[in-house]
Amino acid sequence: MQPSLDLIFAALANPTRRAMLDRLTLGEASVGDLTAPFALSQPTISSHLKILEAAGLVTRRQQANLRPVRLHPETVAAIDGWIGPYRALWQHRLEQLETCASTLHRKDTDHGNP
Amino acid sequence: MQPSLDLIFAALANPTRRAMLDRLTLGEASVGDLTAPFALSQPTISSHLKILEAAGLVTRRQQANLRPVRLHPETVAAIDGWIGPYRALWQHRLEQLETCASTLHRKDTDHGNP
DNA sequence: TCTCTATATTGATAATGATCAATATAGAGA
DNA sequence: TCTCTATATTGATCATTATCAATATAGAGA
Repeated sequence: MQPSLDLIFAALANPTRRAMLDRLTLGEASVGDLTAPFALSQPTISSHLKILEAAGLVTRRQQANLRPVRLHPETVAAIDGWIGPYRALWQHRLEQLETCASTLHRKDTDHGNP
Repeated sequence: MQPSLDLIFAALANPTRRAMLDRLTLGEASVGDLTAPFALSQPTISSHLKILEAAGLVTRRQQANLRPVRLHPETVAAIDGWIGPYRALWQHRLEQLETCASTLHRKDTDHGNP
């Protein structure tokens, strides 16, 4: 079952967490790997990971001492679903802009043809 | 200029605000219209509107006593942009699933042909 | 100008979030 | 079993959020 949009959007509202997800697009990473790039303590990163995991955005496994983290991109697909009805609206406006632009262009290039 | 993803995602993390946006897909609405469906006070809705406006998700105009609110769907397009790199990842997995399913199907239907 | 209606602002409260230092746990290997 | 390394948990602090009741503001019309 998919976590709620509440949890997903709240998780994504934090720039540290989005940067962590960016890093994970390169592949699995340990908690240490994820801590290194930030001026934040390890417990802080662990707490961000807990939030990302609760949102279903990452999964964790156990490998010796490590708890490698990997992206769970299917959850991002839930956002794509939510966006659906809005996409139609903004694309409609883009079409209007294009129509307007091409109309202007025609006015510019048609030099008084009947 | 586009508001930050921080503000956009934080605004979307609240179910009341998402419901308000849903309502606005039907068209412009006054603050009163937006208050009616919820068991929340008018000041609370005004405060949610301020957050949606700061995130660039809605715009407001003045019309007599009213402050009609309308959707600004172009901002949602910013999320679509953020999603980009993740979309490739989940679609890749969907393809793998399809390949797997069709392989299983072939095994099911090929009854010992050489 | 006075009043009505719609909306915004203020001030308070209770809940949540980000962060840290300190400490606990758990697996691997000596 | 002892120790090392990696990660988690705890407890505290400070900032932010959601919410309300009460009050302020601003436009329209009598």
